[in-house]
Amino acid sequence: MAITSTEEVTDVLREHIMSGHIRPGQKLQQIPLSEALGVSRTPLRTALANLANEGLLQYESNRGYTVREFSLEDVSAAYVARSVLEGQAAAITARTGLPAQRIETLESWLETGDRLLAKASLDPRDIDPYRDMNVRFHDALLDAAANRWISDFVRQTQNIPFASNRLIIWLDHDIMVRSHDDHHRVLRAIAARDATRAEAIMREHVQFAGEYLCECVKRGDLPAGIGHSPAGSDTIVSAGETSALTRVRAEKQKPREQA
Amino acid sequence: MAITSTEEVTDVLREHIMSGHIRPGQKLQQIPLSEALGVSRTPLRTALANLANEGLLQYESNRGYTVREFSLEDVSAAYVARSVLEGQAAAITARTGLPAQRIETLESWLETGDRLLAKASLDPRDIDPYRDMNVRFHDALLDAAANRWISDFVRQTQNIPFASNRLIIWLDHDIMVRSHDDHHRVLRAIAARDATRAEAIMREHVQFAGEYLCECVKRGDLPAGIGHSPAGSDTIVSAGETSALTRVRAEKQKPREQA
DNA sequence: CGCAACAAAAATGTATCCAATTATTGGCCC
DNA sequence: GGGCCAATAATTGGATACATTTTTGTTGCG
Repeated sequence: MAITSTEEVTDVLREHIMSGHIRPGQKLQQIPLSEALGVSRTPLRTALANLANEGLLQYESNRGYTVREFSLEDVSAAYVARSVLEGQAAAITARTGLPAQRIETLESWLETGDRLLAKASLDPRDIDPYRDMNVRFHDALLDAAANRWISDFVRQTQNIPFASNRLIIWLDHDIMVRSHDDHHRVLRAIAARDATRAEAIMREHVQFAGEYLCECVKRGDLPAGIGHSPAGSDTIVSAGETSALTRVRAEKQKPREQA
Repeated sequence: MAITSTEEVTDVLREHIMSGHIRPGQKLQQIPLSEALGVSRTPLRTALANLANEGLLQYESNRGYTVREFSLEDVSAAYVARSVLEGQAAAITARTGLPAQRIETLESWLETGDRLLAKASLDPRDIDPYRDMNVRFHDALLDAAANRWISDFVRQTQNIPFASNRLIIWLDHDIMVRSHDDHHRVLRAIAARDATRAEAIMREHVQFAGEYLCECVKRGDLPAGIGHSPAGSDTIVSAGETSALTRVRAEKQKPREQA
């Protein structure tokens, strides 16, 4: 319960930006925003500075903060960077080796994915469990590499509205099956201590995901496009739930009389 | 002249941390610091938040900011991450291709390095020019790759006191010559549009630099060690000049009566 | 003599107020 | 009629005052 207002505001705003509730290019004015959130300008300003440092907002001296706009090239470039980073993480993990027990756990996660994809076509209800499995798997490999920089950088590449690791394009069954097969192969390469192979597969896995995403956006196959999507269309893409712009601090509850 | 106090304070503090004037592990108390810098706590807090996001400071709720301590493993891990990133940048540049004129410019920079290393032994006075050349060369390749994420991440790996791109270990002549030869080979590979080779050389170039740095620190060959070095010992390592903890805003000059 | 609890002091977090910079609008001149 | 300059309004940045939390030191009791 030792959460500060600043952190709360930061998280809430990040959610709103990532979910597309607050649109790219939009100017964030301090007074209206602080009133809408129910906090003073001080924690809000700190939160805005934090988000600007995270790359979600753009800041200009004396001109305030605007929600950053990401071009398709930006998204593509993010996946390129992420592919080499996750590739290196896989290579490190393969070289270091993973305890047999840990490999079994990861395999069991992948088997969850196998079951979700075993059907002849894609069931929209399966997208959330699959996404969770995907996030867990990728995060586990990053953790295993034990390189704080790589983990941080990968997280930063996911600070793009509608291009995070929580995004699954649940359109083409064959592509999903192939992508999931990559997971199996990476894990097998790691188990075999084959760093070169693990790196190559992981690189291709991530880079293809990026190219596929950009292609889908270009073709208009995604319901609303990157960063412009209102919430609620998660039958094809899923990026988690969204919430209204609610007050962070409802009231000054309990003035706390100590005994 | 439209610089804000926040930016000024941020830059000043970053310099002090990077130069080792403010030591790793040290607690940064807001009131004393703001008084020492001659500003109020508001811009200082923003600056501290910025530096924490950059990774130079560590923040804990209600417990303030401390200068982050980097272990040798952290430094090593940073170089590993940086090696794949710069490797990928070199590969992209090689694939994209570089105008002949640009290649000539880069070559002329490298020739500057050639001349500095042509002597039989290392002259301490040559370290600064060489460092500048090195920074320019690496930055140019990053720019050429035109991937904002990669550039940003590389810059972040250099946010480590005494492990930035401005650090040159001016100890062993043979190692310097070999390292500089890597530069030539990378550029040649890029000119030949050989992405695989450019990537491999650049990776090795950066990774070795990291390993060499860590070895030197372990062996105690560096005058003061990572992050513990007081300023002034730049005969062997050079990280730029340092300055005293001076007031950012000397006084409230000219109350400015407008006509 | 040691541990625990309470109190005091200091530091962080928040809010409000003031100053400085920027953008917008209206008027004036070309 | 259009463009430029000036003035005003709005927004951001900085300072100070206040409340809350944490930490440390001291005292009392076991």
